[in-house]
Amino acid sequence: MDDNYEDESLTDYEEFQATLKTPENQLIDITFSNNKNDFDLNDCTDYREPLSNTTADDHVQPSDDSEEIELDLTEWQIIDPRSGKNRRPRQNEFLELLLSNTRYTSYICWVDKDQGLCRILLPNQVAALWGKVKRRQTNGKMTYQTFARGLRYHYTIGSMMKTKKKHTFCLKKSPKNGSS
DNA sequence: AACCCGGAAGTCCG
DNA sequence: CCGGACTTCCGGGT
Repeated sequence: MDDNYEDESLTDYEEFQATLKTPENQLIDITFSNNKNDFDLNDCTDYREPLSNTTADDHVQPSDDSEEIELDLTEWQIIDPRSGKNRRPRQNEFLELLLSNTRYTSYICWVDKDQGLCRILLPNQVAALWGKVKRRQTNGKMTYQTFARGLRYHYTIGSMMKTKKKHTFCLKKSPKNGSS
């Protein structure tokens, strides 16, 4: 069955012709002979290597997801109930401020607002932001580890409650509507 | 491995 | 100088 197939294909490849376009829209004539591998790039005088060096990487991808939000320190002040003076937030106050700030909806969200339950969506960004906002300045950079340890301190002083859930914390109800 | 937990000691700042 | 609020380090648990 395959006997005459070979002969047929041979004749098919004879003198096959094609017209190609270069990137400059120049026309090139190409002729295939019997030999399938006869096509020669040297016939295309205008052939060039594709340019690859210039536009390798022009913009740096943010390795961490999400774009940066510009810091506005006026958003991070609270009026001390005791002294009436302005000051930087404590860590639990920072969380409340963060939750109520519509610019940071990608950072944190309520799980159950009535319970004070919230979940941090971008732990590293939140920690870094705390590092900039906090009153007490230190040398090291604020990591989520350190940030979370600070939050745990609030369990013992009673301003927050444990959750055991990943990136999830519970704020004590703010002193709003407790009257009846 | 990435979290969570809390003890212990150190630091900043009002 | 004191003390509150973390910060830093860490060993242990899930």
